[in-house]
Amino acid sequence: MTVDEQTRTEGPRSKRRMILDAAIDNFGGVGFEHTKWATIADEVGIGQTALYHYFESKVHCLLTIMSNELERSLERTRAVTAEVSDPDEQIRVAVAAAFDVTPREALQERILMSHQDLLVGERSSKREEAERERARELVREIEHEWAALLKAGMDAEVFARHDEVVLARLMLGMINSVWRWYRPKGAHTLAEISEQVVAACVRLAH
Amino acid sequence: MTVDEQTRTEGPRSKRRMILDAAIDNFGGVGFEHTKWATIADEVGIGQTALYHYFESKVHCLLTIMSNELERSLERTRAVTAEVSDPDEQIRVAVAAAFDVTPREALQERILMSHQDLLVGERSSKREEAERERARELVREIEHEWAALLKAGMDAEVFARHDEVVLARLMLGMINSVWRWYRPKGAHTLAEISEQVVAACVRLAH
DNA sequence: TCTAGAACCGAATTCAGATCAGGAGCAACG
DNA sequence: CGTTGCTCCTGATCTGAATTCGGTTCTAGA
Repeated sequence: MTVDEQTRTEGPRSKRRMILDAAIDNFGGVGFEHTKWATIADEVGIGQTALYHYFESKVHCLLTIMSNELERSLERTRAVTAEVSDPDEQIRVAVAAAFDVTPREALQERILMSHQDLLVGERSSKREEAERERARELVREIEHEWAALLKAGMDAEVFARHDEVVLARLMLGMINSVWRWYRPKGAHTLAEISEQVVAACVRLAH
Repeated sequence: MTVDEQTRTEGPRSKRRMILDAAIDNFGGVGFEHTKWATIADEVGIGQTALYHYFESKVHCLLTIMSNELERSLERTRAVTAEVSDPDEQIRVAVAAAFDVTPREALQERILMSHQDLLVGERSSKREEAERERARELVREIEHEWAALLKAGMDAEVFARHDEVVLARLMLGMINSVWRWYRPKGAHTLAEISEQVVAACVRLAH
């Protein structure tokens, strides 16, 4: 659906993808407010005004990056959990998948983490608001997906009884909090972190 | 030290506290970028320029709110954990204390959550940078405090062996993630949430 | 070839945050 | 008492980055 939509709305000369990539690198690297919109234009090799052909505003671009990543992450979770049926194993593969990302996807996760507050308040412009609602809906679906995994495990009496909605949020909160401090050059590799978070989530579920 | 410093540097006519309170309500309510610096001035009843007598910039005010809350939170954690010695009980009271906050402190926690990315990059101006470093140092101390609690529990063979530093971060990530979705009028009260997070943290430690 | 729409641009505008150049009130001190 | 030195405050002005305006160029398809 997404690929179709992108292919459909993007002409062959489109620099949309280049803009998004440059924006991800900049927003994720030096931060959103610290990134000048003009810099993105320079990096892509177009005038600043041309950016408005693709995005309604700097924030609209950010929201697009965020909902794209949410969508990717949701799809991936669904894909890997569908492959296994044991509740414990489902949690394991879901968490592992959350950390099995490219460097750029890691940046997108960090951006997502740093700007979730944007998803709270209404946006005045049409396209921004549409993108915001898409993102919110995806967040809801992700929470629902995880809650369902937990619920299934509880019903199968593999997991202990808990409020699955709150537990899902806590688990996701823990998983995502990693993007706040993880750095590619840091003391811990993603693989190491992943392993520990997988174990932690399994403990949480029981 | 802080109280002394504030009392020392604040004259009787000072509107510093009023500004901070107005800023917390606005930043926490409608968001930092959505809040006009001029609005704060209006609410306090002074001209926009007068704000610069107290804070070097809007961001400096935000950083001050953040490090204030970090400091309060750290002190509180230290105070309540010092009262008990059983590792399980220490985790329990520490988590409970994290959710035992006034409505305004809850807003400060939300602000803290939404702008931790500010603590990453260097700030150009002196006072901003000083405040940023104070905040970073407090974050480090908080992580260290929790890691120490976990380590003590592991050494006492109450908790299972894990990397206490990573586990502390994950636990704090989970606890703090609540401020992202908790709302006073929401489906869950803070007391209910607290109870569930306490239980979750105990499970994590074992 | 003609044309709709995608892609683009330089100049001008906007607006919130920040600066400038002071002024008023108050306490302390000689 | 006057003056010195703070804290606290202000109106006018500036700045810089996002955005708008009013177009032009390019290209796929009829």
